[in-house]
Amino acid sequence: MTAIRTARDRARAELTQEIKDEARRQLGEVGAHGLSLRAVARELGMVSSALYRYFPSRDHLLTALIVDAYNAIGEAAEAAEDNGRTPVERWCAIWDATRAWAKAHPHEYALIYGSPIPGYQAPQDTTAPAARVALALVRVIKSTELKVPREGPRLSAELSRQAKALTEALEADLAPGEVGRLVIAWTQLFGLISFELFGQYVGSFDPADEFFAYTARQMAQFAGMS
Amino acid sequence: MTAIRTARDRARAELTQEIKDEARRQLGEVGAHGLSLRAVARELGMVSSALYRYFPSRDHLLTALIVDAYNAIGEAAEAAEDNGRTPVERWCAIWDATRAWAKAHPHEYALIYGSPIPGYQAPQDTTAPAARVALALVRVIKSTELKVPREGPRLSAELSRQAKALTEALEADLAPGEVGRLVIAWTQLFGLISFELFGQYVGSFDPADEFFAYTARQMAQFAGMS
DNA sequence: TGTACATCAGTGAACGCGCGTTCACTGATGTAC
DNA sequence: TGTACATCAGTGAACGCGCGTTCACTGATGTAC
Repeated sequence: MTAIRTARDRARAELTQEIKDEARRQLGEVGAHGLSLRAVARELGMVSSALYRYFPSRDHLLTALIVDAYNAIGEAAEAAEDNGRTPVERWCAIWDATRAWAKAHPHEYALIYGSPIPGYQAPQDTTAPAARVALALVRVIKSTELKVPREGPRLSAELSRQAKALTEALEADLAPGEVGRLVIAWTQLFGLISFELFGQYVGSFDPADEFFAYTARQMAQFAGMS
Repeated sequence: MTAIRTARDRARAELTQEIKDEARRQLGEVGAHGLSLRAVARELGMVSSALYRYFPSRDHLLTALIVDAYNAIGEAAEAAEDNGRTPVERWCAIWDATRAWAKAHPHEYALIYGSPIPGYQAPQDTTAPAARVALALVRVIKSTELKVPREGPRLSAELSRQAKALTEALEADLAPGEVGRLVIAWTQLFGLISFELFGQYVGSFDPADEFFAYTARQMAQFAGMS
């Protein structure tokens, strides 16, 4: 964040925000592929070429929206990670908050966890914000003593290597098996949200509120908590 | 399937297939939203209006592709369900076959398991083909005695009700908890494939081959097998 | 088997629309002296 | 503090493109008698 000094800077920051807000709004109606610079400009009462003072191309605007979305869902998860007395409660609070954000912003969710946009290549800036929900789960895991499962598949040498590298990257100090189960739980969280939002539970666990709460607890146990 | 009798019928069936094949091919380049009737027609050497003899609109063509994709991934899973001596082996064979199909047809996979296409409403015809992979998993589950987990979250009354309804719909004769864990495993399968195809494992378990095999076994155990 | 008629496939032009991006420009805001 | 110059925001026209869908039509294929 650079300091905002002049009126011009202030106006620029404000309009940049307004462009993103309007683009986000339209995302909900037409999806990522249908997002149009001209429509955004039109809605803001500008001429479409003016947007190029703020974003050098449509893809840059999309990238900004993606980074914002990762940060927003990450912040939602982080805001919940102290809600609860026990680790399992905090774990479930993160799950709930993540799902609540996704349900409140389904198109932004689809932008980051849905199918990739053809022809669009996400730049590196997205990887750090993308890890925030996972890191919140890691912090809860670290705050408790994990149970060793009685049985379970062995990790191959290569998988152990990947797990150790990931532990170091997360600064988590977890055993390979613990990392493996954590990534399964993390995958489950978003797999479940995606299935719910994208309509795969129609005809089975729909509405999915109770199934979600049940799964959050199952996965807490699976990850070694409680 | 209606019997094909005349040369006209035959030509019609063939061209319908060619249109779908070409549309599928283009799907891989431009994604579902970018799929264009004009481009398909152009590639087939026809005039775009001629396609309307075969599909009354772009959405109808998309629906045909969606149904085909569900059936194709379902067939892949079904073809694998006898591969293996033990139930766990057969379970893992289904997982592998499902993932293999997805990796071989990433854009068709995204069409059915990715973000919904804005403005497109899937008709009911898709629900039966969409259940085929799940049903293959159910058949393996039914072929074995399931272990009762030592502990685990209780199912609420509403969740039990949903689970019982689902058991009946699947003609599966499973206890509510068994259904709950099965749906978690089913969600995990597609959550994992989506994460892998959509690039969420970049920086962690990428490549995901070994992690996938590990997860398949973990989920077999989680579902009550072995 | 032959003919008259109905069905269907495919054409080509048109309607009405939207898109991303570039470019030369005007006029306002900021900065250095 | 005042002025000259540089920077920047926003305009409006244009380029070159693509899209889904409709419609009146020609000519080939199929069917009923």
